[in-house]
Amino acid sequence: MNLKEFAKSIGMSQTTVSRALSGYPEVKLETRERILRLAQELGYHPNRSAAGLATGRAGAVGIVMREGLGFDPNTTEFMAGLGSRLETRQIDILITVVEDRQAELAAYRRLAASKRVDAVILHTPTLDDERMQFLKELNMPFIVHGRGDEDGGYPWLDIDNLGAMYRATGYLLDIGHKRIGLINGAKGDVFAEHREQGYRRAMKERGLQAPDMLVVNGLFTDDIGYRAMQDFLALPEPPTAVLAGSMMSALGVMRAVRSAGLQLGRDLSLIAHDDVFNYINADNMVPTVSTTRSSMREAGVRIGDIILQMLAGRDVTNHHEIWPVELVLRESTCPPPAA
Amino acid sequence: MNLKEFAKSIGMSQTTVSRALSGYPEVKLETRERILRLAQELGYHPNRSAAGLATGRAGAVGIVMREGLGFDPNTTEFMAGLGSRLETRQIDILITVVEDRQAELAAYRRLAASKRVDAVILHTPTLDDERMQFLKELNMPFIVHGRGDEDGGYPWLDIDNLGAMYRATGYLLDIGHKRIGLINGAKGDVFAEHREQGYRRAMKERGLQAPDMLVVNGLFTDDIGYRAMQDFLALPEPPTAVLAGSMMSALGVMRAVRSAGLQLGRDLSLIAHDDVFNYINADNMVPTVSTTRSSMREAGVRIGDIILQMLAGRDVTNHHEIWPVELVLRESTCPPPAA
DNA sequence: TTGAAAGCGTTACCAA
DNA sequence: TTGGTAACGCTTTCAA
Repeated sequence: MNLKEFAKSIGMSQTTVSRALSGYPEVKLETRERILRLAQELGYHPNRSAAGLATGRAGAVGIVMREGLGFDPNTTEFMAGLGSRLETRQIDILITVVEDRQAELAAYRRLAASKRVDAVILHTPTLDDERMQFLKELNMPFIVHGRGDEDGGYPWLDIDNLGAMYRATGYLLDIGHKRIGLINGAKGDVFAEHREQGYRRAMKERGLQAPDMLVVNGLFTDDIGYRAMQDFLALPEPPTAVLAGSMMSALGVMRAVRSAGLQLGRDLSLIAHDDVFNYINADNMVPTVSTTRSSMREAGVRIGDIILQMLAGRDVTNHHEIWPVELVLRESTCPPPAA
Repeated sequence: MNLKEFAKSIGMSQTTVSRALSGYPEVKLETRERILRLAQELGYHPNRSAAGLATGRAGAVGIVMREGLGFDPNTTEFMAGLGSRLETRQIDILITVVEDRQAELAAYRRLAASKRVDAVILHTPTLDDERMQFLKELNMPFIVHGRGDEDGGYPWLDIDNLGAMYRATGYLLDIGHKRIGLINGAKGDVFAEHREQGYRRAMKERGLQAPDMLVVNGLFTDDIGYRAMQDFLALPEPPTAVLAGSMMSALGVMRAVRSAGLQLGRDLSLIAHDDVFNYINADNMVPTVSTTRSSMREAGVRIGDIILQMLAGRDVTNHHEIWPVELVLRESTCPPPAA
């Protein structure tokens, strides 16, 4: 059933029906309600391609994912939040999977030229990230999940990674630690750089060294967490506390600590970053794990909000949001054992 | 730039350009190559809404996710596989997030009526799942990831859950276990029912009981794995071996075992189902964990294949595929301790 | 092998 | 407040 048929069957003009369904104000309330009800009953939904062609809008936002990296459980959580918000306006999420960074740019070009999405969401910006400039040249509206430039002329939302690590590190220093290991994200990812800065700043303020061997960069996997911790423990002077970038890394750390016959929260301290999932929970570990915590899902919801504003024509180019990160202390942190 | 402008700028008719870009055979090879090259150079991509309107095809496949449940890390892995396959034909994945089962059906209705996607993928079918019938009535092509009816008149792809649990249970029985716990998915999910059947069949064939208290249903979270295992250990006659439905549940199990001062692979055996992620690895646990293994990502790739065939007009209504599941023995399994 | 032109189903402008 | 109708940009039929 198309608009013509539907309009005819209820004895209205196409114009009025279209306006009523799109919520235009000039339709009499009574008329609108009647049309809405009948559309519901008869199951009429406008053809999205036709609407897209007429309006130039696609009714979808795009996310381009690279196959290997960047396609982790966080993504799912983020999308759950984002989607739940966008669903209220029947905006869908369009996922394109690509192999590498170059294919990612090609995908943006296709999405833009074919008018397949109204905006895209960028994840995990890197130092000298070329994507923002690229999207600007394409005239494709976008928002960055992660830190963007202050004067970049595009919106972004990030958590306070620097502050989080600064506080976590500061706390560990306050209770007496001097050698603190950092298991961080990939070198060049802005969030990881910020975390390292927060860590180094706190160390520096106490006049302490942060030797490079105490900083590890890599994926947030159990495996890498394990190996990093093993390497730490093999040092002549191992760290007495460790900051892990995710709950997955933390699992590896805990395993290495156990294998070494040590006990977390007694021989060694751990603070992990927690993106909040239902399937793994810092409160359920033994010992319970102190965390810097920020919900990925909530970030998705909020970015959905901002996108809806963008699509409504509101100027959000200078909308920057930095979310504070909670420091939740649990059993995995304690003063360093007496030397 | 639209087709008209592009065609004009290279001195061709719209018709020929359109045909060349869509790969129609009647265009002279030389002409096609020239057009393809120029489109690339000038960055021309057909407007997807216009193409959709003209052809009736959307160039996307839909996945509807319910917010809470069913939006787990597996989804990401599956989508990575699916998307990498669909990308070769520039088919995108359209995600719609809904609150509950009723909203899910409404979403299918909208997607169908608005011709927003060419097919949808159904996940985690349940007993008496109403969605297949619903989609048939909507005339929406679909494929089920999970077990469907043999004579349902729609394609599906599943792993051999029954066989996997039958073999895993059989192996444990072979090495002397008699009481085996099962930490399974939600009651009513077909995959979980199949796993329970495989488990019960193996038990029954040896004339053994599988008391209800040894079977737990729930989400695949660390938390539930932990609690289930604790409950098992509190029984007058605890199981000597446990089957966990996912690596997440397995983490909880391992934690409970450690808390009880027991050792896996000595006092107790564990086999977990592994969907294969890069961030958590059965080979890296202590002890290494025996698994029934099947890659979620590969399933995504294969479903992408089948969908491309569907979209190409091939009749796949009776295409059913059941993948064998590997049983990988590692250190977490051993004969039961002498009583 | 190429081209002209008729749809595809909306939206939005203009008129009433 | 409602209605007629010209785009929107592509695909595909028919003709050459």
